[in-house]
Amino acid sequence: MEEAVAGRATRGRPRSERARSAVLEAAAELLVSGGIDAVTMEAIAARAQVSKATLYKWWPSRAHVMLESLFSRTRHTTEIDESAPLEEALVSQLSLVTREFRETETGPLMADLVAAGQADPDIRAALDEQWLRPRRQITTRLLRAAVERGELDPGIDLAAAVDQLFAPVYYRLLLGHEPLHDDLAATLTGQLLNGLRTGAAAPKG
Amino acid sequence: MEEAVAGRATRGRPRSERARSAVLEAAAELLVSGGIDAVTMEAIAARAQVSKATLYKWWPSRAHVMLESLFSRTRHTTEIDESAPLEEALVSQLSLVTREFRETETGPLMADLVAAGQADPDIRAALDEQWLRPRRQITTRLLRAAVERGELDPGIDLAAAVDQLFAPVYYRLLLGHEPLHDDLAATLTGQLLNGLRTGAAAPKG
Amino acid sequence: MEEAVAGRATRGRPRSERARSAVLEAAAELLVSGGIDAVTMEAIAARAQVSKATLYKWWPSRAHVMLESLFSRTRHTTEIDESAPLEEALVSQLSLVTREFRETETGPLMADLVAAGQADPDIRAALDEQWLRPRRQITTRLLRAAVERGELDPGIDLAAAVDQLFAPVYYRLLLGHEPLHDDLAATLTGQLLNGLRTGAAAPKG
Amino acid sequence: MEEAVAGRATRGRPRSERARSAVLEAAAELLVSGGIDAVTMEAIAARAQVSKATLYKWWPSRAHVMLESLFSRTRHTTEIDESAPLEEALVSQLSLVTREFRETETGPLMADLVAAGQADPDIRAALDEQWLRPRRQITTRLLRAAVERGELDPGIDLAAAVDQLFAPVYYRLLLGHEPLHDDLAATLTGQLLNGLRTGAAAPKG
DNA sequence: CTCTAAACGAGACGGTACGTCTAGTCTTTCA
DNA sequence: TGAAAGACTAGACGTACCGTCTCGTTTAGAG
Repeated sequence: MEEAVAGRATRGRPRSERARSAVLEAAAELLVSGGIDAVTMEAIAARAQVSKATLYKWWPSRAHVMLESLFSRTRHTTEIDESAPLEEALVSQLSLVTREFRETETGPLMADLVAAGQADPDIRAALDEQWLRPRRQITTRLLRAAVERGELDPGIDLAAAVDQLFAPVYYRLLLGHEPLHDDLAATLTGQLLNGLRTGAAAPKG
Repeated sequence: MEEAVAGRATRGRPRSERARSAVLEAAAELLVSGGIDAVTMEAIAARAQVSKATLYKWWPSRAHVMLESLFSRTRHTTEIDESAPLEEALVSQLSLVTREFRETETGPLMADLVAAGQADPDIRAALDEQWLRPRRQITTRLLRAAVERGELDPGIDLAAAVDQLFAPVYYRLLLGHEPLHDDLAATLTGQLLNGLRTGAAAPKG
Repeated sequence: MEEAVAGRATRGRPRSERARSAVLEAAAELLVSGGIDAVTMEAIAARAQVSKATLYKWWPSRAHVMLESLFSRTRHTTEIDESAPLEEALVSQLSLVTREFRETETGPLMADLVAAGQADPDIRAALDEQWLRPRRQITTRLLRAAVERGELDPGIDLAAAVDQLFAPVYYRLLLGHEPLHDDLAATLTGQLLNGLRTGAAAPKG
Repeated sequence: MEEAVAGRATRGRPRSERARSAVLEAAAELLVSGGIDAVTMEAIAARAQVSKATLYKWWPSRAHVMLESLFSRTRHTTEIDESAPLEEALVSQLSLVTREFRETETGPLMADLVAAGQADPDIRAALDEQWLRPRRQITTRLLRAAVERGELDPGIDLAAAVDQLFAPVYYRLLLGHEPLHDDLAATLTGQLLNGLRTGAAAPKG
């Protein structure tokens, strides 16, 4: 028996890779050029030379297309050095996200997806599972290790701590009342680790 | 001429108060009963017995109706005792918002408005100016006074600190990965004031 | 009280006559230029500069548009001189229809409407009531008067007789196996009145 | 090469008889159960367990499938006794068709095929050649023989006469303004042969 | 006590995207 | 190499809501 490969053995015509990637590209281009409202199923289909039927067959909604478009473009913001000192690791992780949001179209895309998630639980779930949770898990792991090393207070609420690091970034992304400037990652990390009280901070050293 | 009151002196029929309040009520009812997607201009007009023309005359968009509906219902979450001790004041302020979001329709409404703000800068601005900024200003004032009293480190970034208190609440409201439980306000405040490091926390006294 | 007129008293914006006539014209033009398959609701809307919503509001289907288009164009084929001698009146009536079908777009339009009627009972009913029945009634009246004058056998089946005059015209229109030539009206009338048998015919004078 | 059998000698897999008959059956069943609109290529393929490609390979359109379905079921309406007396033979021929239309699904099927013929010349041609013409030819032959025997006036228009016998049946089938009742065949034949005029009819003996 | 003008309800309008459907074609694997 | 499976492009379907536009009808203050 020669055919050793995983064996797919599906019968009919296989899914067109051309269609898939053309759709994701079209969605990204439309987003960049015309904003979220320009990303209609109609427009995606027209630009990608794909029929609406095919679109709806593989993606249940506009937002799902954008989700996949997002994930297919940005993977690297999870790649940090977890063996670095705690504060350094946290700052590095936060910096990656902050810069990605500020300097690429990932920022507006993410904002729009969070918005879409309010009306569509599927979007919200996908966003959480495929984007937020992996990042939160890394941070939780970092903090828990520090607790075990005796660096952090064992009584802390890890979930709340993680949110105090990440939430401000998304909050500013969505509301825009303050910019996502370069020092933000370090400031958030420093203030949370050391607290705001006078003297409490023996910052870095 | 008796009419000495300030200006106006418009001739025609005055704006109908009935229409105004009927619209705001209709919007709120629709939101509660059918979610954000049920709040269409068409539906508001039908339910409020108001013509679409009137609707568009006074509110430029669906989201503006919801904004006014929001503001006309919740004012009291800014009313805290600023003379209380710092931690107590902060916890009290955060608790008010958290409870309001968790227990009334203000939560979903706010989430939808933040979402709407992604596509409409007017919404975003109104949300910031009429809701977020007043609350941030109170918190900033509290923190600045504590700095001046010598309780807090003068080097802290006030804007970032405020976000580390409030952002997690909105973040959880929008993403739903963790609940808005009762202890959240105290946890966020305690962890930020005292920091996470071992020993640093001699929380309160 | 001056206002004595019937009073329309409709409240909202009145129906646009422009839209109505543009639709009927567009439908006719599309039919002529591209055949029945070109007459889609989509194309009518586009050509008439009318929204699809308006189209569907006033006409439940494509075929109803064509029906009204037909009726708004041809009324005169019922105008014959009923006081003429029987054979002359019948030939004249049949000739009008035959020529109308052969020389104008009413022929193909009628054929398509009969076809549409197979799938849509509304079409079939409208076609019968508004087109066929009025014409059949005239013919029935002519024949009945002739019976009463003693010209025709009182035992004849009027409905069948009418069909033996008209049906061949529609039959040829739909099947096309024989042309709708000029003599057809006279031939059908003569053969039916006089019969096919030898000698029976003392055909005319 | 052993395969010596007569002819064929085509290479590859032979056409599947299973597919052919399953398609024709499926088409008939769909027509009966859901009317003409239920007979889509899609539905036929699904019901017959046949791929659409195969369907299109052997039948160029939906209507061709229905045509073949029609012809594969009804052949016997041409089998009459041409040696019978003229009126008897004509009535017998008309009766066969009338009953077939009234009592089986051939009626609606024929109506739909005539309808389909308006949009598809192939259908119209097939319908004429394979169904209508054979029947018209028999009638024409009967009438011509009667002319030669001196029973009928030699001046008659045979084509028109045939239409005056058959057209009313199809006309009623398509328009439905009058039923295809049992006496129709006799009435149509009698009225045409004897004419409508008083006294002319000394019908039969 | 009129006149006038703005705001009102009703509702039709052109436009656009929606999500579904069927038509035909194309590309695989199976027999 | 034909057939079954099924993915593909194309485009019409009928619906919903958008924001605008007439209408005829109130409802006040100005004259």
